[in-house]
Amino acid sequence: MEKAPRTALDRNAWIHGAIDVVAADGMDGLRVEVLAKKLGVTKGSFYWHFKDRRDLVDAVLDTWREGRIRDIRKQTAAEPGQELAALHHTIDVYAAAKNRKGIAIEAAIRMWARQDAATAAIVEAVDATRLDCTHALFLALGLPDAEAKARSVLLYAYVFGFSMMQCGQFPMDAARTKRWIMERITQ
Amino acid sequence: MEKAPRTALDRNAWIHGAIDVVAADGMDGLRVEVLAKKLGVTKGSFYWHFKDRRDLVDAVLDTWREGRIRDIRKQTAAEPGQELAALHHTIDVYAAAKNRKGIAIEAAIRMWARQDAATAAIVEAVDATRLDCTHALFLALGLPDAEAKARSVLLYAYVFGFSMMQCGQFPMDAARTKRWIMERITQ
DNA sequence: CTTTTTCCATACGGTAGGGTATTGAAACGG
DNA sequence: CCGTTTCAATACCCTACCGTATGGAAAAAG
Repeated sequence: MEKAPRTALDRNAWIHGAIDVVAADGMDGLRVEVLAKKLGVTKGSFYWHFKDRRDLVDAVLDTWREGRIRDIRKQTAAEPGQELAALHHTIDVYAAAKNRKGIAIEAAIRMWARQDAATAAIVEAVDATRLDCTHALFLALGLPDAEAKARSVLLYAYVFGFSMMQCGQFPMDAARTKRWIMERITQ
Repeated sequence: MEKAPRTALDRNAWIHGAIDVVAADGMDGLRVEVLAKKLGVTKGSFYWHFKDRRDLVDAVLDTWREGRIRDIRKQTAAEPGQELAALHHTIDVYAAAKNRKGIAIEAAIRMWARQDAATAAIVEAVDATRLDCTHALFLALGLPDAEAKARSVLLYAYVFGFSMMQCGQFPMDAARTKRWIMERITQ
């Protein structure tokens, strides 16, 4: 698909195409010949822009890390006095069933991180940043450090775990349950 | 490895070997020739016990489902009056960093479920059973149905999400934080 | 001791895909 | 107009696997 209008591809086009593939098929499903076909070219093009497959994988990971860190910073930005609202907003955004693709990428990369040390380091960096961001919000609400930390872990584990079990949406009174949980985490 | 003492393999030996591979390399890493070598035989043996690779995958999934359902039933079994202790025990066991292999398998299967409908159904069944089990415990503690449900979801999402971000153990006052979270979920 | 069944090895054909080498064609710079 | 640079197509080689076909050994059955 894509029917690229034969405008020269650049590294970025390949990376974004690759991210789509990773979201759909996991890191193991990322094949240069397949991706090339998806972009309407042959792998002759690929090996001009990238040294090898690993080069593309690394580029995908870097792009993901920067995007995720930028995103959590944006979502947790709060005017003074708006910290609680920011926390609610963050939970809403990250525990949402809407961002299917983002969740799929997250799962795929985390899976891949189990086999690849470099990727594990990247995931760890993203985790640390996310925990930092919510931790700061809880601190701003006046909580002691240990509790702010614990709530951050709970928040993060919850939204992440919740997003992971969204295969077939188990039956639940979504709105009410979610609200109850959110209160439980933030108050 | 394994240095099998040339006693005839059966279907089960293959399945358990396969589960080890899935834990280490994911479902995509499960290759019949590779697994055969690991078991000290050739694929000639494999195709006697299994129709094809998919047959093995299905067997792995069935084995996993039954094991997980049996396990959650066992962990959440409680004498009357011991329901709270059972909940604590369940959180302890499932949010433990010890069971690395079990967590890896869980992640791999959930990842695979994103691409395979039959697997998605199995994961869904396991999720439903797990939620049921903790839900029953919360009910036994006298909580209203909606809250028992919400707490189950929070508990499950937490332990699952927590286990997923155990790549590089982020720095946290583990014992205290875990205790705080556990109280938050169960009381 | 033979026959049959059970389990596995070997050999083979086929596909997918990684990576390289070479050619070719626009675009661009002079 | 010509050379150079940029990007992509083609043609190869090579490895990893899947699945099949067939043969062979050992054990069980008779």
